[in-house]
Amino acid sequence: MTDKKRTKKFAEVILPLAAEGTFTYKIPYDFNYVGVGSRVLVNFGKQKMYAGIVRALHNNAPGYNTKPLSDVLEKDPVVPEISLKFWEWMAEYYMCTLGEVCEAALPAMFKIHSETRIFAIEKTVPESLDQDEARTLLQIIIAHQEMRIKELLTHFSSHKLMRLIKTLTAEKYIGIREAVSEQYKPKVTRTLRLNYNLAAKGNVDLKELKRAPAQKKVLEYFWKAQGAAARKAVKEGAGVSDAVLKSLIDKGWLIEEEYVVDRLAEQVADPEPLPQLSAKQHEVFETILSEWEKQKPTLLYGVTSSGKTEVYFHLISRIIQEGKQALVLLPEIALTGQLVHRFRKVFGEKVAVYHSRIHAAQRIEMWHDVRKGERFQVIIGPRSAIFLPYKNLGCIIVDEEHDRSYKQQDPAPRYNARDAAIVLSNLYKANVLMGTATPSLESLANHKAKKYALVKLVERFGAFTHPEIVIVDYAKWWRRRKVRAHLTPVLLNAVEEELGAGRQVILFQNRRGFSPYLQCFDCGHIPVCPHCDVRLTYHKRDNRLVCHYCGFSVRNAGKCVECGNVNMKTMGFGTEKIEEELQVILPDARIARFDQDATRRKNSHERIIGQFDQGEIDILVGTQMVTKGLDFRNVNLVGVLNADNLFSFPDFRSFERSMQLLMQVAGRAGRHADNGRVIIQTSQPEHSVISYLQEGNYGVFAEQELQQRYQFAYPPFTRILAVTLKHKKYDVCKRAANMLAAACKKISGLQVLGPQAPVIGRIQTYYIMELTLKMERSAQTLEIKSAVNNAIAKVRQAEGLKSVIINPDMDPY
DNA sequence: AGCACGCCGACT
DNA sequence: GTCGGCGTGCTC
Repeated sequence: MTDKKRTKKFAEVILPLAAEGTFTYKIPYDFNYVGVGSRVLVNFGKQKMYAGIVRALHNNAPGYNTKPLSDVLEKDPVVPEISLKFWEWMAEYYMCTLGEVCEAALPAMFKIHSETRIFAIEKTVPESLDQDEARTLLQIIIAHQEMRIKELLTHFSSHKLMRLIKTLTAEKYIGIREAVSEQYKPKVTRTLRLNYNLAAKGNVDLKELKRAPAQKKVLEYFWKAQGAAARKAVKEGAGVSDAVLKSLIDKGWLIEEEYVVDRLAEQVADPEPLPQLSAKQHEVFETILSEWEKQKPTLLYGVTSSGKTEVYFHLISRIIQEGKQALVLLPEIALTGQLVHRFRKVFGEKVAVYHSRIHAAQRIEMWHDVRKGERFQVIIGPRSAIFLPYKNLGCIIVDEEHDRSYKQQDPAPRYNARDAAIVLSNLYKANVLMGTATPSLESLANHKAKKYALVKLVERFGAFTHPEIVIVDYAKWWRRRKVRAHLTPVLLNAVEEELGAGRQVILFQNRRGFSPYLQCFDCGHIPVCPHCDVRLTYHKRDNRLVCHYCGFSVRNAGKCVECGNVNMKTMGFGTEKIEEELQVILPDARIARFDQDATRRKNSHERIIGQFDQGEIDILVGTQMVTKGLDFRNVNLVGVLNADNLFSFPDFRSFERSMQLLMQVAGRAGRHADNGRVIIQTSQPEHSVISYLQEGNYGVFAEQELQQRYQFAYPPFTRILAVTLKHKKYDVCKRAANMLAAACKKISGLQVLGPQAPVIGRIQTYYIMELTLKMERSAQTLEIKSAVNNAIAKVRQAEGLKSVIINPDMDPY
C-alpha cells in the first residue's frame, strides 16, 4: 500500500495534542510513500510544525482549504494498523482524544515539533534604530546569531518581546524561521583503515615522512596491527591529533568509514537452559496452554515463591518457538529488580527491556526493531510497553495483575494496562496470562463470569513454608509507654534476636499520612503549602519544608510564622525519622532507608539492594518499595510498623489494597528458610483484614469482600466513571460540578454520587471537585459515556465555566 | 498543546 | 492612556 504511487488525495492526520479528532491534509503529487501509520510532518496553525501519524487516506475533499503534508518522515509506516485500532478503542473507552493516546503511545523522539527561532539580518545595530529596548534585543540576537524565543524570555516579558520582535521584523533587522527540533540520529562510529595501494609497508618512502613524524606513527600503528580501527582508538594508540588523521585521510592514505552502531546490542552471557518444571508447575503449564487454545485470558493464582516465573518462561519459550513475540508487563518498580535479570539469563539477546531509564534514542531503535519483529521476541516493560508496534504478538503476561501502577492516573489516557492488554490480545489473536498471589477482585469476578480461566499454583516451591504472622496491639503497648522508636517490645525483641543471629530485618512503614511535618509548640500553627491544601513535609537532611503535591519548597527558618516563637517541633514519622530513632536504640546496627527520597538518584535503588544483599546493611526501613519483587535470602523477619493507616483510608478498595499489600510484605519473610516471621503492629488487632491475613486465606477474604461490594453496588459489580473538575476559584469549580451532576442525573442507567471535594481539596492553586458516576455492569456503557460527554461539553460551553478543567477517569483505581 | 486576539483592571 | 493578566476560540 505504501510503495506505489500516490493514489489518494487526502490524509487524516493524528496530532499528539489534546485536540479532538484528526486533521485533513492534502497529499502532494510527488509523495510516494504515504501510508496508513506513516509519520508525517505537517504545518499546524500559523507557523508550527508537528509530526503526526496518518490514520487514513481518502479522496473526499473536505469543505475547507487543506494544507499539504510537508514531509513523510520514514519510508515505512511506523505505527501498524492494529495499533491504530487499539488507539481508537482506548480513546473511546477511556474518554479522551486520539491525540492524547498518540501522545502517550509514541516515544518522545517521534514527537517532533518546530520551534520559532530568530536571527539577525545585519551584523551591527543600525544608528537609525532609536528605541533602547529594541537596540538591546537586537544586540543580544546579533551576539548569538540565532536564538529561541524561550531563551529571550529571560531578558524580556513575553508581551514586550513579541512587540519588539514585530517592530524589528517589520524593519527587516531580524528574520524568523521555524526550526524542526533535532531528529533521531543513529549512533555512528567512525573507523579508519589503511589504503594499501598507497600506504602498505613496502610502498611508503620513509624519507617522505621525515618531516611528518606524527603521520609515521599512525602508519606504524596500522602496520603493526592490521585492519580497521575506531578513529578514537587510532588517536589514542598512535598518540596523535585529529589534524594528523585528517591530513592522512586527505592524502588518501587512510580511508574513513562510518558504521551505524547498534545501541541496543548488549553483552549477554550464553543463555541458560530453561529451568525444569516441578510436577505441579508442569500441570499448571499444560492447563494454561489448553485454556489458551480456547482463547481464554487466564488468571494464574500463585502464592509468593510458588514458582510462577518458571511457568512464564516455559510459556514464552513456546510462543517464541512459533516465531511470535511475547510481551511481559511488570509493575514499574519491579523493572529494576532481579526478575528482569532472570529473563535475560534465559532468553538472552531476544529480550528487550522498555524501561523508563533507557535513552530516548534507544527507544526509537527498539520501536523499529519490535515493528520489524526480527530480533526481539520477549519484550519486558511497564504499562507503556503496551503501545509498542508489535509485528506478531503471541502472548501478553501481566505479572502482579492487581498492581496499581498498571493504571495511569494523569494525564489522559487514564488507561489500565491490564485491561487494555485483553483488548490488545484480541486484536492480535494473542493470549493473556495474568499472574498474582493476590488477585484483584475484578479479575476474580471475571473468572466467576466465565470470562477468565483460573489456574492455581498453590504449593510453595521447594522448602518454603508460610511465615508465621504475629499481630501486636500497638495501642496497648503505647498506653503502657513501652513503645520506643515506634517499635513495640515484641517487635524490638524480635529485631534484636534476628540481628543477634546474624540475620537481616525489613521494616515497613506506609507513607501515606505519616510524613513528618512541623508544628509550633506554642500556638499550634502547622506550615501548609500556599498552593495546595496539605501540610508541608519536613525534610531534615536539607532542613526544608516541601510540598509533595506541587513541589513547592522553603527553607525551614526554625521560627513560627504565626507567633514568631522559636519552638517548632517535628510531628508524624516518616522513614527518615524511624531510621534516626532506631539508630539511637540500636547503635550498632547498620540501618538504611529505602523510599522515594533515598532512591531518587540514579542507581541508588540498585545500590541499596546490592548492599543489603551483600549483608552490608542489617535493617532496611522502607515504604511500599520494599514489598515489590525483592528476594533476600537472609531475611526471616519483616515488621509492619503501623497497619492502621492502610485500611482506614476512605476508599472502597482500601481493604483489598491493605490485604494485598500486607500479603506482599509477608511474602518477603523467610523465602529461603522455614521459620519466617511477620510482625504486624496495629491499633485495631480485631480488624477483619487482620484476621483474614492471620488465617492466610486470601480466597476467603476475597469472597467476603466481593459480597460487600455487591451489597453496596461497587466494582466489580458496577463500573465507575470518576469525573474531576478543577478551577482556580472555588465557587466556579463548585458551580460547574453541580451543573454536571444535575445533567448526569438525567442520564438513565447512571447513578450520581457527589459532587464532593476530595481529601485534598486544592492542588497547585486549583480547587477540586469530584463526581462519582456508577453504571450497572450490564448497562449500555458506550451510550452512557457519550451522554456524559455531552453533559461535560454543555458545562464547558456555559458562561463563566469555560475555563473549568474537566477530566473523566474510567475505572479509577 | 500553543498561540493570537480581545476584554478588563491597574498603574507608570 | 497602555501594560500585562486572563479567558476564549481555533488549528486541517
